[in-house]
Amino acid sequence: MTKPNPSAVAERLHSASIRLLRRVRAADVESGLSGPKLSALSVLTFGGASSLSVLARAEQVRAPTMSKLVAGLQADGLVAKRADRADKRGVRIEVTAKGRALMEHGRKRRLALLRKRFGGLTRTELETLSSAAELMLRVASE
Amino acid sequence: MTKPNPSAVAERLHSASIRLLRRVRAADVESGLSGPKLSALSVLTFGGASSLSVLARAEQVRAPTMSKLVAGLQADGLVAKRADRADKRGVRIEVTAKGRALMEHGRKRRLALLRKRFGGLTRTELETLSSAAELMLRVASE
DNA sequence: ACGATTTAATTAGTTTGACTAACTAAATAT
DNA sequence: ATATTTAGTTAGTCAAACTAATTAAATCGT
Repeated sequence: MTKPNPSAVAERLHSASIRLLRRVRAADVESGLSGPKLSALSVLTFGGASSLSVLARAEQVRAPTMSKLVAGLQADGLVAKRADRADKRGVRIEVTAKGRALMEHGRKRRLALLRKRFGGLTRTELETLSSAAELMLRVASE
Repeated sequence: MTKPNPSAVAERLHSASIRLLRRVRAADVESGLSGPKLSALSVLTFGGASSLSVLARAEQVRAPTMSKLVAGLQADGLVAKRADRADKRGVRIEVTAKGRALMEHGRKRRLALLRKRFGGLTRTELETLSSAAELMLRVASE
């Protein structure tokens, strides 16, 4: 194998990431939720209850944007807002049982789809992808 | 290394892809173009002139969406539309010199940023990422 | 050869999600 | 006590996605 050029690898990986995500997105469409809403719900489900501002930061959007997203999720009965007892300005956003059920159901659907796409890979290939994922996370978080 | 679970790898890679793309997106903001416009311009620059419908399909959006994006690019003088001589319904969308210059300039900027992020990786790590990119493209295109 | 269907692109109108600016209310700092 | 900062919402704008409908040209089937 010739010595890889960092820029070339980066560009190729960039392109590959875009295409892979596009594919997987199709599975999430069935949930009936948009990407941003699903992502916020996911953070709340797996990261636990949170204030609006913390959630906005986690999702890299501004507070008003998250406020609207949460309002939509609340209207669907997927999250609930409670007053923060310690800070009366704050709200505590938590996933409802319905929201949790939707996430779990969606996760199963997505996994089934991913298993189909990734299931045909060899053990070595999976190991390569696994290592790559860790590297990507490291590079992205620097 | 333990035998990787396809679903777990897929999920991890999914998450890593999202974060990596988020990082890189920052570099493109400087171009003054939005993601979708930049992406369309990129396809035209590197893939050559194209009809609107082909371009729409390549970018996985509907024709009206692409029509608007191209109109925006045209207003900025980055692409030009010519009549298709063979099919009078069709248009041929091609990049202008100005569009090409913008892409080249943007590419240099992005590469400089990516070099900083990927430059610190070892040869082995780069090879892992390179192989992963190919696998991801294969999985995504199935 | 002609009417019907399909295809290419645009226009109109809606929805969603992003933003900033401006506001209220509460907490904190001077 | 007043000023400033922080948390969240509301109002208003914008870009980008969609569907439905329109126009024009190409192609298909009698």
